[in-house]
Amino acid sequence: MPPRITSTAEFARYVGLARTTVSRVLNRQPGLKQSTIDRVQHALTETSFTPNAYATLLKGKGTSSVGICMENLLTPPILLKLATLQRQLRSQGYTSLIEVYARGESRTILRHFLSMRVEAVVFIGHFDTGELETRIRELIGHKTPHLVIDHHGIPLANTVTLDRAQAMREMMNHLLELGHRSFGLLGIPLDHPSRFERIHGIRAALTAHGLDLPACARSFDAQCLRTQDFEFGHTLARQFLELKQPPTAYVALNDEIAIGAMRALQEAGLAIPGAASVTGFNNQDICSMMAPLLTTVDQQIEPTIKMAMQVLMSQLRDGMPARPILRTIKPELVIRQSTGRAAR
Amino acid sequence: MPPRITSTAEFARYVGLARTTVSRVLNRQPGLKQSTIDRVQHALTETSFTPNAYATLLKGKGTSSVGICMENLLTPPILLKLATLQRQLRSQGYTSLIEVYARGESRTILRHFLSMRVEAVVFIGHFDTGELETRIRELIGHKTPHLVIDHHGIPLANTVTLDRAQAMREMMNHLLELGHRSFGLLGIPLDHPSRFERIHGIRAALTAHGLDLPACARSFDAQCLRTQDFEFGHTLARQFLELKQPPTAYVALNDEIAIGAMRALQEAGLAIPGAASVTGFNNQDICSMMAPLLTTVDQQIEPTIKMAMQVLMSQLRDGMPARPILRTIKPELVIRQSTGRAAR
DNA sequence: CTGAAAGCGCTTACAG
DNA sequence: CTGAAAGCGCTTACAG
Repeated sequence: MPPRITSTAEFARYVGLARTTVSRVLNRQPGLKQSTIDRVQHALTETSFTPNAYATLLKGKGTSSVGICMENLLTPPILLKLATLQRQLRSQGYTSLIEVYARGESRTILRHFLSMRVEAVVFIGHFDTGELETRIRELIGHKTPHLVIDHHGIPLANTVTLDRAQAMREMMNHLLELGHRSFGLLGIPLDHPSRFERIHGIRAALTAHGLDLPACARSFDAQCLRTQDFEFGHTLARQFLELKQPPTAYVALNDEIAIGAMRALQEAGLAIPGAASVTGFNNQDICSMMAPLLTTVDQQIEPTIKMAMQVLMSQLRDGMPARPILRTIKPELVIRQSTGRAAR
Repeated sequence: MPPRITSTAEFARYVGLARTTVSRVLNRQPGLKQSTIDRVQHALTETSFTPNAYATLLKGKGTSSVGICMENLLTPPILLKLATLQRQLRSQGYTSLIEVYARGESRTILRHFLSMRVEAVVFIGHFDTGELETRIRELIGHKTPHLVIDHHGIPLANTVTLDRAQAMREMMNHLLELGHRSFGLLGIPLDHPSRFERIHGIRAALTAHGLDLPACARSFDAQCLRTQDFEFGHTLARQFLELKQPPTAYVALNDEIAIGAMRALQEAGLAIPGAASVTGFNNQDICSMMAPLLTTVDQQIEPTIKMAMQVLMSQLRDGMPARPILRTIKPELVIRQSTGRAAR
């Protein structure tokens, strides 16, 4: 077993070279004899010595690292974004620091990122708007580039997000064309700021058809606790079924809620889409395993992350933009079997 | 806007105190006037200055950080483990560095962790055994504590893992008691080392009933590519349906594969569990949204992570153990509706 | 409480 | 290629 070496000084002694020389080999500087390089490389694999990153980066110009703050609901699509982004950052020579957000902890997380002197901070998912906005202000004050993926509605934040209003508009148009006029919204409150975009799109479609949102759409969300999405969808749908005239179409915040609702409706003996239509959101793999196959909206994850990388890299290269960057991704409606002609 | 401060020297000048004094406040050392502390705290929030972690940790004794290497298949249970572990580590004052594994990259990842002078390394999930074993050897050589969660079968690795052999034994006993004698294994090859434990448990149950593994269980996995689990389960089940005498019970590697298989069977007009039984693994939320509800095995994530923390903390406190630590978590069979009496 | 000093492990001119 | 030196931003005795 070779000795355990913890500094370039020790390592240089071990190889029998000067500290300076070793450092030059490590940093691939030109003008070195091949034999010297080989000697160092050999000793490197022999001892598996790694230079202390804290010293290197303290001395160096930049840390080549990016902080990524994830929303705490770690769903498959959120994670796909994370994994894709981390891979692409790595390919550009950037390391990523990942932290999972918990309400009220964004300050701690941001301080950690800043103390690690990250060169940019990315937020992926949905957060408390007030908290996030404060963090963004701090980042701007620090002249540290940032990017928000998904969370929408912070004017001063650089944002890449799916056009959820457009998605809802298209979905509603689809349902309206099928003759639906009464809608149950699942997980989409009529007046909560975090769902403003969705409601905006829904309202736009209704208005274009000469319909009024409060008159034909209803939401029960305020009254029950969202812990687990499948269960949540199930509970909400049951509440709708207690109405004298339940809606003919159910529009869910995401696929999980839609699936829970489908189960509740089916348990109540309702055929889908014969007696009721149901729509999801995200186009997760599970959608094509349900009976009936779930109509949903595809999030376009690849284009989203591609755009995110562009926005990040441009900031890393040219510094912070003069005005906030806002990039919108076009959603894609995926019509399957869970939506059909309205029964009445 | 207060100035952007990047070092304690600047900051001390800004507050009008000595660098030493500031450092002492930052490190909560005793014997300081309350008024001094307040002055520093105030300036701290005003400027949102954070000391450079690279300098702090370079000087300090330890980095209080742990490297976590995740398997690349980011499923909900895997992520629940990650989020839980990160939260618990944070509560103990440890920061976590997270990297997502890709085949052949474990060396790069480990070197990154070591250069960051992490105090321990955790692997969560399943990896290439040879690669992982090499990494564990390196860690032992570096006297850096480690822990492997889930991946089983590396004798020298400290491991916390679900007893998958026991889980399969119980599942098979359940099916055998229901009269099943022919089994379709989905995603569990008969001879692949990574599935050794599962097969071991299956064989044990069969042997105890005087049955022979190759005679009554079959697997098609070698012949098709696993890209997406639902689809994979669907494809595998269809292959079984082409047999003259398809099995009466299907045992899947995980819930997704089981769900894909259920769909294929139902599409072929087979009632579950009337005509065929299906079992999953992991007890994900989706299991109780399927029709029929899926019989599966619960992974016991809470106890797993609790045990993992114990093993980690004991190493961090007392140094590396004399011999590898192996802790096994008892699985829990969750019998629902997808398993029933054998048709023939 | 202040100030000057040493040292953590690296990189980078600089003179030999 | 070597060696001595300065400096990155911190902490920590040490003397005032």
